[in-house]
Amino acid sequence: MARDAHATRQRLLEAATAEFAEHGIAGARVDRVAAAAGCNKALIYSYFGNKDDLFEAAFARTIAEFYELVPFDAGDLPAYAGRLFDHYEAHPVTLRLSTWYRLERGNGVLPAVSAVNSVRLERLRQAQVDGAVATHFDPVQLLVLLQAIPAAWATTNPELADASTREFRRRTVVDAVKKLLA
Amino acid sequence: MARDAHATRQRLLEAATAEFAEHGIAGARVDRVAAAAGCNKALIYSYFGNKDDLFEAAFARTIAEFYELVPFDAGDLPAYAGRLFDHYEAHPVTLRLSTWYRLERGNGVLPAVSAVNSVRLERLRQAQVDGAVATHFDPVQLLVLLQAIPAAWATTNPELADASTREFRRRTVVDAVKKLLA
DNA sequence: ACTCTCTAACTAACTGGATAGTTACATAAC
DNA sequence: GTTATGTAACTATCCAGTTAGTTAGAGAGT
Repeated sequence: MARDAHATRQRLLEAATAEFAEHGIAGARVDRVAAAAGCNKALIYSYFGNKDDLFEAAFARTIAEFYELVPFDAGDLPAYAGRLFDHYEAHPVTLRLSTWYRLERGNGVLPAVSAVNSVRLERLRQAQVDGAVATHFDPVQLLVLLQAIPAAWATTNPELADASTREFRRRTVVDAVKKLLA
Repeated sequence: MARDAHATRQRLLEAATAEFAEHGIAGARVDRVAAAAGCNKALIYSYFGNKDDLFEAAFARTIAEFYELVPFDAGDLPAYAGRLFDHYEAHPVTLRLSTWYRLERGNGVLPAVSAVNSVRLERLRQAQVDGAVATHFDPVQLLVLLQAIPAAWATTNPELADASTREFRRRTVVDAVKKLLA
């Protein structure tokens, strides 16, 4: 078989992302990760160090990708919420991984996330100063609600989501954010 | 030592609730549950069958308690949301256990939760018919949002919650629901 | 009140399998 | 020929679950 360390590492990272998203850290199996990547598990230890660091790498990559795919827009928060919803429906791995992280890693502050939050808070503040965003809610309040509302359907008992169309679910999110800003 | 099967079972259930809330199913250790309950782990298998059924029992008890402590009120949804928020802050175990459940048990529908949701949806429908609740949002949409918003602070990056007062966080939840119903 | 029997309640030690991580080697490719 | 890349087999430990007991205590009999 052709040898390509970089390609192998990518396949391992992708397999790990799926495995951790599905099973969490404690429930994931490094043998399964290696099997899904089509290589030996000794490579996991060679490239990543240990299971924990493999998880960190998978998580960091998912978060980085997420921020890239769903850029914030303080100028149109309902549209941003809609895109966030779209991303969560298309990529359940993102929300699942961050949920596992919060449960298994404890409530430690994530530097990468904090940095992004700081920037967003400043943008929201500026948008309110510019009159582009209603000032009923503080920027912190808005940011917290903007994160929770697009994830609402993914965190409810499934029969509520299953009984509705994608468009209905999306409209719920977008309209809720519009209402908050009315 | 005095022997009391019922008391032992309760202590095991309480210890299990804490252990599963903290570590989830895969990460929990039956040895730790027994140690916390002050008895031998063979009793776990005697009373509950296996680790999975122990989790089910701990979860069912937490959910039943939760519904009892935070009754739904279609007549005053902002107040209900505030109480839900209060419960989540006072009892992190509730949200943590249900989050572990959703991640580790997959998106199976929970009969106990579905039953409660059905009743609540009917109450919301009736409240809208009576004109007591605004009809901008469908009952399903309202229920989903009413579940997500009170949990918003518990699911965000911690520095946002840590930098705010409890009253500020509570007001965010109550005001957000008021806004949705405006 | 005491003794004895029986059993529900409980325990210490064990088992078999699973698992993260390692090692000693093989081999592709430069 | 050398080395980066990769593997099969191994190891030590962990863990859910079980087993073969022990014992607390209830109840009957005296």
